[in-house]
Amino acid sequence: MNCPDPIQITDQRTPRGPTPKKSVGSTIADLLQMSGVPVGSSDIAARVPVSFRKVHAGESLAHEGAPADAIFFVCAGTFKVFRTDKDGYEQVLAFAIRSEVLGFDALCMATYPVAISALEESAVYVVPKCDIPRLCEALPAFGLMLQHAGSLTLARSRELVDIMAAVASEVRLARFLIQHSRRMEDCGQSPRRFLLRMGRREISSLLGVAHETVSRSFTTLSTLGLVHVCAREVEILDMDGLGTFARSTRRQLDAPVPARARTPVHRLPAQGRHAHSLSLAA
Amino acid sequence: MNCPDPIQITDQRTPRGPTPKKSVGSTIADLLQMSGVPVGSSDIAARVPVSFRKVHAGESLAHEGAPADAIFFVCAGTFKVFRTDKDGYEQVLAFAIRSEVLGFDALCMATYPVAISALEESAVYVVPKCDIPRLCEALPAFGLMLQHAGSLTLARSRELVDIMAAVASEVRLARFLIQHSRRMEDCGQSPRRFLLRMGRREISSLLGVAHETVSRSFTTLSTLGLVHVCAREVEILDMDGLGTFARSTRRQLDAPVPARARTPVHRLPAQGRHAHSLSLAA
DNA sequence: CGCTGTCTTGAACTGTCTCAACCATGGTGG
DNA sequence: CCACCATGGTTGAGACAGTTCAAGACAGCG
Repeated sequence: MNCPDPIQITDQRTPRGPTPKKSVGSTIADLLQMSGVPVGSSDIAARVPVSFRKVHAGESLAHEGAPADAIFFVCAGTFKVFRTDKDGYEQVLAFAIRSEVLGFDALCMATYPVAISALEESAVYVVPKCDIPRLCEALPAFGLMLQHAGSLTLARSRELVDIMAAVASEVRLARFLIQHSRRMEDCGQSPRRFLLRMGRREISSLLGVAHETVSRSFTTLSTLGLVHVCAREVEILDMDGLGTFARSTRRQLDAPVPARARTPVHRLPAQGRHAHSLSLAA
Repeated sequence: MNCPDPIQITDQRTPRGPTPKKSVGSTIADLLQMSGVPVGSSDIAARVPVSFRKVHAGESLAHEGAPADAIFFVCAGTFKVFRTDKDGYEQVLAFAIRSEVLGFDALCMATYPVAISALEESAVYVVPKCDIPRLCEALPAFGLMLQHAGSLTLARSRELVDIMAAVASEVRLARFLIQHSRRMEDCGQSPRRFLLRMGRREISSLLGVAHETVSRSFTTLSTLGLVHVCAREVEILDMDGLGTFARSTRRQLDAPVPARARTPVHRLPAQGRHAHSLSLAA
């Protein structure tokens, strides 16, 4: 799995909406636009300021159990949402990229139930919790956008359950890659080639397997010719094949199986498609 | 595990708020009150009607992929939220009881991403999606309540990830029981004794293990004297012990372990507390 | 340079899945 | 009334996949 010739990830299209580079001048209108809500332009939204904050790689936005005074909207970069056990094990719950809301689950409690930290140089819009009622009243579009963002986060959280529901570790990884691919596409970046901002360990935590298993699963997917992996750079070679592979489910288990029609396959025989890609990397 | 003398589950305290028994006359005020939002009484909320719907055991509230035209608030009963794979495997994503919102994840899309069905005789408030913008504008408290409910659902979805993150199946079951206990308590029912409305198969799906494993895990927890189980009736005998057990994590894996201080324990020796309870049931 | 952290690979162990019985229950209908 | 079936739960036994432990490659960095 060593790659003498790293992939060049250059075809990143420009994300929709402007990405403010300055700490001042951001308004709710910017936030609404980023979130994809068709805000009736020339609104008062353009006159309500929102604080904008840069977050350095490794820096924390929220600590588990700390008083929750604000929610955030990712403007740029990547964040990791996680919980830490008493024994120090770090359970990753989600990765968040542009336009996602962070801290939505803290709206119903006084403290953050999760920790949030940046995986790279990032930036967020900050909305103090105490401002939310006023904002919702003054700008109905904001309230609806917040609902939409929270709804999306919930839907994605359930996709994570889909990942962890898979038995085979390679299937989990395949599902993760497909979801990640889709989200990259939603952000205007290439769905086929991207750079993972998180390490194997963090992926393994999200997937619910040991980090060594993630390594091996990457190797397997690569051997099957579905992806090309080089450290944290990923290229999906066969999107359809990866999708089919990701759809392998837990052996029907006890699903209402009509007759003796049980397939004795446990893990897909991988229907031997072009099984190179290792030849590329070795 | 056969129980000749079933537990009597009788100490169910009355849930807070009224439980309308009629299909007419429900208002947003009822809904707000159920959700625990301190609605400024004598509001217009008391004059805005909400439709109330009874759902029979086994009946579906929403089908996966069907047009999403409404969200629901559980008034009484228990619901199952799940997804069905192409191959018929049913992945349970959540169980919902009184005051929880259903369909929140459909706010950001046109169709329900999940199916919802009742596990027993139940009832819900129905809020058409198209009414939401108007309701939010006319009744800011409604919008805030919806945010709160969505936030809670997200937080609970993340608790499910905590469950599935546990390696040992008994730990998963213990975590499930503790969460269920807490939710029962929030509903004004006993946190120590309750009747599971779902079958072993549905629990196994939520936990991400085989249903036989759930059976064995129940037996284990029972043998440890932590719980008393009789079919679907559960009594938690040692809440602290169950909590400690549930906190057993995946072997620190690769957590920053300072020195050679690794504990060679994999699954808790269960610090042998009163290990009867099987004697009670046999 | 050694050090540290990330990633990979190998080999042994073990917990869960899988398959297969078995029991209890409840409904059905002869 | 009882045979019959379907459903849900429990238990046993073997096989396999993932964890665990161990070691090595590699890159970044003070």
